[in-house]
Amino acid sequence: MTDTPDAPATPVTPAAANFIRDLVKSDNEQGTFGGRVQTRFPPEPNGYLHIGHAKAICVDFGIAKDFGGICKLRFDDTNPVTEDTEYVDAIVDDIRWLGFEPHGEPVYASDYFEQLYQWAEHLIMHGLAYIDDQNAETIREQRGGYGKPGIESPFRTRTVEENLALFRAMRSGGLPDGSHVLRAKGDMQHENMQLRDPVMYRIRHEHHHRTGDQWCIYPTYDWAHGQSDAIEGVTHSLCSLEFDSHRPLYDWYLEHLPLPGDQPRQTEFARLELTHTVTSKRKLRQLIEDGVVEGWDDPRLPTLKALRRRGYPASAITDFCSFIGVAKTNSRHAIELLESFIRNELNRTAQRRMAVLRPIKLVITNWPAGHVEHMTLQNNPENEADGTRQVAFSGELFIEDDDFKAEAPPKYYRLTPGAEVRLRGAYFVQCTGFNTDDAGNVTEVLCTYDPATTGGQAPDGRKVKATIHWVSAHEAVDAEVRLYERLFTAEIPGEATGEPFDDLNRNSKEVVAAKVEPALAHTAPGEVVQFERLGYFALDPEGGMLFHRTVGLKDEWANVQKRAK
RNA sequence: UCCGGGGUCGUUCAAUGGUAGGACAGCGGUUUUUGGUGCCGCUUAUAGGGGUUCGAGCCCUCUCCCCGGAACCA
Repeated sequence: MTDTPDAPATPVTPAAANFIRDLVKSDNEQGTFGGRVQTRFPPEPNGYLHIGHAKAICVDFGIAKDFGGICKLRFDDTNPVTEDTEYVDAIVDDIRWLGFEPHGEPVYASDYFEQLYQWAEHLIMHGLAYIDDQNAETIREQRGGYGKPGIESPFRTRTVEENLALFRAMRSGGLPDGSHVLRAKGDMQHENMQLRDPVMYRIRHEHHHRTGDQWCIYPTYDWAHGQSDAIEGVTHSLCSLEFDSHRPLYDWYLEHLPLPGDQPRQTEFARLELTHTVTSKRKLRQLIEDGVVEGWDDPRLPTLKALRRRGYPASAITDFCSFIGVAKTNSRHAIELLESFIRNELNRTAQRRMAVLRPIKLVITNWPAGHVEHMTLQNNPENEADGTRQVAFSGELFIEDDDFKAEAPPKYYRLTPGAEVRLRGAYFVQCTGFNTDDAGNVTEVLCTYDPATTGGQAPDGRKVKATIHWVSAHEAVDAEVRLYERLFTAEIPGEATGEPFDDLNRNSKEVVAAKVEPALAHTAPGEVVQFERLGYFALDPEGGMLFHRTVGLKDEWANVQKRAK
């Protein structure tokens, strides 16, 4: 084998070592779970998934896959007031889009409400849980604080019989919201606040999106999570760092229950955060409610729906996630790094097209009147197999407003009176002048073309410093193009004032009426193409000649201008 | 204040007692019918002190700094 033109452009990188993989590996070597690996992805169905979830998904599904295990999708639906089936469907859809297939049907914490209830009675009967009649405020005050002792509830010493009767009364519905809770009997002096008699059940006369009105008591996260893991046979329960102080409680519950199998173990890792954006559900919702963005799929948002609409390839997102790895250090990755993965993927795959975003007329004065030629352009120089296409060319074109200057700044390579440039794939043209309106704005750029340079090649070997894109005025198609900038100007929104919205970029979206080459009318909904010299653009899933800028190309000219200042 | 988790180039991830390396960003060059892509090169880091060791980013110890934790949220 000498030449390998078909070698994969992205080498298959072996799964990077990380502390979780090491842990699972050592568990397997020691036979901890009999060599079994089972994880789960446990979102609460109360909002849409975002880029942060993408990392969790890659970790949860990825670890299972790497070790030949399974990963289920489990909805953590223990709080009926915030949850809705609308989100369930959206979450399933987003996970599939990312390229992961949950093992079996999705499962729900609410599937286990009965078992959870029985286990709660088990704890009560072993004197490990009690009903507290105090209100939330009193319980909070009695919990104490960091370095401050807690106070035991006066109801802590109730008899098993009394607790059981009360708990059953809670379930049967006769007691009002907030009147009683079931608490685990922990240690009110524990230095870890989670162990100071945590609440297991609260009364909520609310309709649940799956169990309806069957229940009026609902388990808390801590009481539901580890138990759900155990019921499903999860071995490695991976979650984010903020739950590390819950781990002793996770273990405590499990140790005091007659589990059907091995006791699962929780391991925490750092969640993904990105610069120039926010991921908190509250903030995202506020952006929508305040009308800053137009919905959960507004391409400026970090939700998976938005990223998809914007044209981010799922594979680029998962590549990014596996590249950044898994660690316990809190960190915030530069959005530029994600964008480099997007560009890298799209550079290989996106078809090249010509589109003029801010059109200005270019007239070729020596072009035969009415003559139209069809030039052959390459669809993707990175991939010969993508072939070529024909693009109509004539004496009246649109070029980018930016590509002409009546007076050229230093290092400006494009059109300016006297200068010669190449029209991509067509001819060399030389600027002979321009027309203006009464206000002095340039209305038309005038050029002559060199008939010998057909296809953009000069037989005499002369060079031009620039090649610019164009569309033929008569054949051009109209399109709406939406250009996006960062939603927040600051790397860490709110770092200066504590309020992220103080750093909002009010000009994060610009809508432009573009002239594009006819081939673009055949773009598939959702397809991403490269507008040559401009960037990558995704046709809206609804079609309609609406393009979203996925990400721009690197722009050395912009850097030159920036440095000149 | 108490408990827990962290601290490696500007950013981020790696180095698992043995040459501190990659990516992004930046800078310079080169190729180019995209000021894109590719290629070559450059700059820059183990928070601080003490200790163990032939040898420490890694182990011990003290100090400093950052993050998380006191919902009937998850």
